[in-house]
Amino acid sequence: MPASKIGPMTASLRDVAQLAHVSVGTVSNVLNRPSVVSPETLERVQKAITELGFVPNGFARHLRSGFSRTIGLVVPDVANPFFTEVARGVEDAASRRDYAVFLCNSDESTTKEEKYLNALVAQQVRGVLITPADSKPQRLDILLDRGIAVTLLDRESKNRNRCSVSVDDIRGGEIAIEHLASLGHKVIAWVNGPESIPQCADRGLGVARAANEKNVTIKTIRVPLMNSDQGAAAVKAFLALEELPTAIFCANDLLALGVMPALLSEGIKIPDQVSIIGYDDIAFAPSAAVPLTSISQPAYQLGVAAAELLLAECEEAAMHSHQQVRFQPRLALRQSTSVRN
Amino acid sequence: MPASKIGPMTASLRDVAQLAHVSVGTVSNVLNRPSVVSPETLERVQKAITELGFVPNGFARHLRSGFSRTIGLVVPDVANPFFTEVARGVEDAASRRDYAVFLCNSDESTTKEEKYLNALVAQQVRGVLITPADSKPQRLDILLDRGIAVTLLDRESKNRNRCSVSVDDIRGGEIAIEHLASLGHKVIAWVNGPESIPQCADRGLGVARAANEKNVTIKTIRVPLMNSDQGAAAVKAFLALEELPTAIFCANDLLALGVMPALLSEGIKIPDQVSIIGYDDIAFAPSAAVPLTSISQPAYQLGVAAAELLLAECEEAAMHSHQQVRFQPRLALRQSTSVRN
DNA sequence: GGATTTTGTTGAATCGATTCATTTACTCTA
DNA sequence: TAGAGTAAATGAATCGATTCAACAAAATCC
Repeated sequence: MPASKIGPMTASLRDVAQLAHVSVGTVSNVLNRPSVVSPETLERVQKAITELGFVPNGFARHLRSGFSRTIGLVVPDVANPFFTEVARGVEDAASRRDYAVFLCNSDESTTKEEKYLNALVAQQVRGVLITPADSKPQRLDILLDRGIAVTLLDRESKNRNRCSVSVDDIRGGEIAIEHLASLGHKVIAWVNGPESIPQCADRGLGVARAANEKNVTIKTIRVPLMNSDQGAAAVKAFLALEELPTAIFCANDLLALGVMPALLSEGIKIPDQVSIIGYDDIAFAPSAAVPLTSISQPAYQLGVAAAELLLAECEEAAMHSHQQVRFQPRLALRQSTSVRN
Repeated sequence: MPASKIGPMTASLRDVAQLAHVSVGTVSNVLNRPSVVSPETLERVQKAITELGFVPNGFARHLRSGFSRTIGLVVPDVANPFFTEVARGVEDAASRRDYAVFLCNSDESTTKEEKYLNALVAQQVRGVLITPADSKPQRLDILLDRGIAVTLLDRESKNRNRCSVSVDDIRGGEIAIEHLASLGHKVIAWVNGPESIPQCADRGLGVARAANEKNVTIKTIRVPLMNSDQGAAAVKAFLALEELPTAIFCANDLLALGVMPALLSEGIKIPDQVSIIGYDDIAFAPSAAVPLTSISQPAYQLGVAAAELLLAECEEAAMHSHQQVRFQPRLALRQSTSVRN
């Protein structure tokens, strides 16, 4: 039987060197420091490279230097359009710098999060962007010990020992309640996720603060997850309240988009009987049953800023100093909120 | 100055071996074939591993075997909830098999797609799941040449030389038109993306077929991209039609969710004056201004099935035979369609 | 009790690209 | 023309884990 090569034929740097009649070192120079190679050699090697369809093996390539050109992005929920928008920003910024992104979905579970962090370490990522599932950032220290940069996403670094990009969630909570108060609402239902999620905690803080200031009563409805099913479930709790609030503030738009149809199907008119305001201002907010008033966050920019901070830290580790970038939320006014009747 | 170690202290397999007083081979065995190691040694090595916080270097690990435990997932639009749902399926299936996923967003651009494919090759991914941006699969052959498995996602492999997981888009187009025809609609606007996108072409084929059968007139409105902005734009073209259709079929839900508010703001009632039907049945379809009738696809299962096929091919390359899995779409009936007035 | 098998461990070779000290070939200069 | 200097190319060592032939020690057999 003729020795025709079976299976994948992946050309290595050695093959290129052989074909171009040069040493492996020269081929490596062609790839990384073309200026030190003579024009004729350069051309010859490049011809061999295209001829063999050679693509350098990323593994071997960075095995020596110890780091890859990849970063990890860990978000609590890829199904949430807010995070896909963030992810787009991260990806665009990363690919501009020629980095690839591992997108991981922690599903708000610390267990899954931990699993992914381990996988990212094994993949030798250069850095990690993460919206941690809980408020204890110790777990992230093992990344730092390994020389993997970490930037917090949509979360402020309390002790400033890393970069962070966040939106002022306390202020966001305030804005929502101030808006409802200005419309005359006195009793407001506040549908919030677990206190262990910092965004929830902070928004709750803003809510409490503004409520105090504007003298409105808050009735908190706690849900375990921040999706639209939970929103629908929250409506049951809402209807069971003694003094029925005239407005509902949901900790994110997914919740609000679950609350809305559930209310409507109970025959409750929005905003005539109950005003609703969400948080995140996702792309679907305007096309909801009743266009949803929401607290808008610059998701895409958040992603871009975070990726740029992280990559800056990766590439200029020595002269890098951590910084906290904080964006401001703003009100996106639509038809789901109106003056109290 | 004392020689305290500066910078990341990453323990290698060699360090573990030293600490546990065994050879590197034994440590490797502990990791990969624990059954051949004696219990005492096993324990000693494992203690050393935890003590040093050792995580094997993924690069070096698979440098020899030539392949990583990673796969690539290339989708045309991560912002589309249909694809995030698919991605969730892929990720769950992959992580069950202990694979990591690179999620790439081609933005329906062949240029970006190409760029990502190259990056994936350099990352030495084991396989690629892709919904190609165009209908020419030659570009994918370079992956196969490199021994990287490829499974088509949401697309049928015409010449059956690879696995594919798809939904019957022709049938989906038919179902939509049949539904509208059964409600008495005679003239239907069909908002479709570029013919170069196979899903669009196939759905169009189904539309034409059913239209012919049910004797309805189709007015095609072509849009360059499949997002909600384009949906809003399509409404202009719709209103400019001579004989105003009584129903609109959109090639995906994003388009429909753009069409809907644009129609409403023109004072057109849905579904009284115009019925609307979308495609994909994304999570936001039920909570749209008027709950959207749509063609439902099993997105999550699509992702799971695709990932499992791909990984099966990766791990049992020899005895693998390509297969085409095809799911059936079905009608998700809601309030945006009604009998023609 | 010697031969054979089993079990556990070893360490050198290997994967593919990078790095860098060294060699080779030229060009200038005094 | 010897010596210094420069430019280009070389190839062995390296990164960290895997693999596997070889070996040692213990267990089993006749």
